[in-house]
Order: sequence, then structure tokens, then C-alpha cells
Amino acid sequence: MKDEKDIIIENEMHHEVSPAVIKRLPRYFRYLREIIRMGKTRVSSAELSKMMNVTASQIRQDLNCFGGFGQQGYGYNVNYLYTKICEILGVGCGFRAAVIGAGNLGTALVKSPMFEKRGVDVVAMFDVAPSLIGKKVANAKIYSADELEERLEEFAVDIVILTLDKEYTLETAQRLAKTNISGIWNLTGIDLDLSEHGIAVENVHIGDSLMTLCYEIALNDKK
Amino acid sequence: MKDEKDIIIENEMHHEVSPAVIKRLPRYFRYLREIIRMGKTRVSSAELSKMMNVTASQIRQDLNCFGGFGQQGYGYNVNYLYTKICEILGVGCGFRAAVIGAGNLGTALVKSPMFEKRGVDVVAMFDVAPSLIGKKVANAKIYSADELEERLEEFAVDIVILTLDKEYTLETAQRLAKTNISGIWNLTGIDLDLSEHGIAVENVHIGDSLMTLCYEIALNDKK
DNA sequence: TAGATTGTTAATCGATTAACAATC
DNA sequence: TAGATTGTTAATCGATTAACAATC
Repeated sequence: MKDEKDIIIENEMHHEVSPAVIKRLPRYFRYLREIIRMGKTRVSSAELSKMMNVTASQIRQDLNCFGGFGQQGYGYNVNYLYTKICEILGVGCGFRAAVIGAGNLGTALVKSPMFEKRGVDVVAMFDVAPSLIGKKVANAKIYSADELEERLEEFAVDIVILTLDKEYTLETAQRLAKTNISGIWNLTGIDLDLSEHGIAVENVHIGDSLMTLCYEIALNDKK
Repeated sequence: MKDEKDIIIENEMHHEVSPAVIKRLPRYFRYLREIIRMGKTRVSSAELSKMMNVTASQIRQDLNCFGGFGQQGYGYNVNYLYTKICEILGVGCGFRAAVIGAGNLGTALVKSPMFEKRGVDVVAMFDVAPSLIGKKVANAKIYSADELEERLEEFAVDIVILTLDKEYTLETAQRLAKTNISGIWNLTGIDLDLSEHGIAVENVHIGDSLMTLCYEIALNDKK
């Protein structure tokens, strides 16, 4: 039989981590990599706070959402902390990705070190242009979009990355809804919601940050 | 001589708009375009809230940071509201942009309708590869990076977009710090801060949203 | 042990939502 | 006028910061 303490501990294990904290995790990931690259093995919340330009309090609060990764009087072991952050973010889950749309954007992403850094393996690309089919970008071969469903199955793809023209977003999403993929990284600019199909979607609006820049500039000009 | 009421009003005109609101503005911009495209001329905060999946209260609060754009009993005139949002975001300021790095990413962006939609004019590109110099992408001619400073001056560039390899980010930033540009849209992944030089910077970390997607997927897998 | 720094609680701050009077 | 919907104030909620006891 459980006593009250057990129940409290159990609840704490399952408590939802706030979106604000989750959105900061990739930033910790980036800075920890940098600290490792610098050869540091130990870091305190005070040091990290100075580097990242946030409060030490916030860092300790954030990290404690997932467990006590530090040690009083010492700080945080950089490698251990990095390992933990990686675990939380699914780096090392060996996620397999496929890119739909082998245009400039898709090609740029696949050629970049972005995926490798995050432990994501790009196993295939898809396009409709006959001139592209059969070619390779980095390690990923380009297949005809006609073969989408069977190839996603064949390669056991977890994540689909959408870099095609926005007008094909919805029909592609409908096809993807029926597949076994776990998530979509959607760069088309057309918002998708496939939560009903158990597929996580991240809708990226890269232009939004260009607009906030324009806002800042316009504001500075006014002053 | 000013009485107290004047002072209050004046302060209200200048009160800082919260970052949370500013980050939502581009989203209003996108949805209003969509509503215009649909041919609607009038929209209430209730309708808009349903479309955007936020509360009507938030919409009214957000818009009121910038002035009373609506009318009681009627709602908002879509075209007027869109015009106002555009004004706030500097669309129509006729900002002139140049892209440094004519690789796949830079090319993808310049070919996309992103800039035109936001009233930003891409007037030039820069690269170090001799094979690219002199070519054109959309309306933008590619110049040698050696000519950076004089060309930015010549074209009266407001915004520089960085799509070059991260290892050249810092040296490029140092050169840009001495120019007359107003802002940098930085897609290199290396954070910049040129506030001391009066240059607004928007550092984009596109990979961060891929990581939050991986977090969600890893979370779903655990459940 | 003494010093340092975490983990955690409590206080503050800011952002969101609810409610309603103003008004078109 | 009556109905609708804003603009705005007040209440709630969540996130950040400060403080300090726990502990390495």
C-alpha cells in the first residue's frame, strides 16, 4: 500500500514540464556543446547564466524539472548534464528522417550538419521532378514522390521534413496522416495539425522572425 | 503648460509593447492576409479567435496596445486592420535587403515569395565563389564579398541576411558593424549582438524547433 | 570543517483571461 | 432603440526571480 509520500513522488515524476522550459532546452543543448568544445568539464549555474544571459535561478529551476543533475558546492558536470539534456531531447533515439521536396531549401538542410548534430539520420528524400529522382544529396537518395508511402515504411522513417511548395502541403499531409510516422517538421508555411492521427507537428514560420526584425528597425527609425 | 492628463496620454503613447505581443504580430499578419484572400471585409475578435485558436480577449488586448482599430458592435474592418498591422511591422517601409551567402539556403530564400510578401526588396547577394559572382538569383545579382561595404552603400541596404557558413559569421559581423545597415537577419546559428553599433539582430536557430519536435516524439514514445 | 553551490520554497513579476461598462 | 462587440479594468494564472536551507 502506498503512503502519501510515494504518491507525491510519483506525481512529481509525471508532472508536465511547462512549454516555456521545453522551448529553452535546445538552447541549453547548444551552449553545453560549446562548453564541451571549450574543454570545460564543470560548470556552475552562475557561470552558465553569464554565458547565456539568463538568471542562474532560471537555469537551476529549468534543470530541476527533469531531476537533480548538479551537486551542491560543485556545480554541474558538463558531460553528464549534456548526456541528460540529450536524453530528454531524444538525441540518440536514432530518429530516422525523410525530406519531401529536394529543392534549394531541402538540399541546404540535408547538406548542413544540423541533423547529424542532433542524432537524426536523413535516410531519403522525395521529389516530383524526374531530373532529380535517383540523385543523391549527402547520404540521402532522392525517390519519386509516388513511392512515398512504401519508402517511408521500407526505411522506417520517424520524422518527415516538409520543404516542398506550399500548394502541395495539404495533400501531402493527408497521405502522411495514414502512415506510421511519428512527427512532421513543417517548413512550408501552411499550418498542419495531425494530433488526431497521433503525429506531432512542428510548424515553422521562418518569416516571422524577419518581421520582428523589421518591427525593431521601424521602431528604431521612429525614435 | 501640461496638465496631468496630457502627461498620462503621452506616456501611454510611448509605453513599451511587451515582447510576447510583438512575437504574435507576424501571426496576425499571416491570418489577416488569409482572411483578405477569402474575401471577408469584417471580422470580430470572436471569429478571429476561433480561426487562430487563441482567446478573443487576447486579440483585443494585443491590438489595443497599438490603438483602437475596431468598432463596438461591428468588429474590425479587415483591410484597415491589415494596413495597421503592416504599418506596425514596417511592411511598406520599403526595406532593402542583401543576402550574404548565395548557397542553397540563400538561394532558396531569395527565390521564395517571403520577401515580397513583407515588402522587403532583395537588391543584392554576395558570395566568395568566383563561379557564382555575376549570376542572378531572382532579381538579385551576386557580387564578390570583397565589394561588400561599397555595394551596401551603393544599394542603400537596410537589412543584411546571413546565410553563409558559420565559420565566417564573426568576421562578417565585424565588417557589418562598421556599415550603415539597420538590421541583420542571422541564419548562421552563431549568435550575434551588434546593439552597441545600433544594429538590430535577429538570431534564428531553425534547428531548435526540430529539437522540440524530437522532444515531443520521444515523450509520446515513452507514454 | 568551511566554502561553495545546488535544490527548492516563497515572493515578485508579467502575461493571460474574464468581465463588463462604453459605444457603435 | 436593441443588439453586438469593442476597449479596458480587474482577477487569475503562470513564469521568473530571490532567498536560503540542505548538502557536497
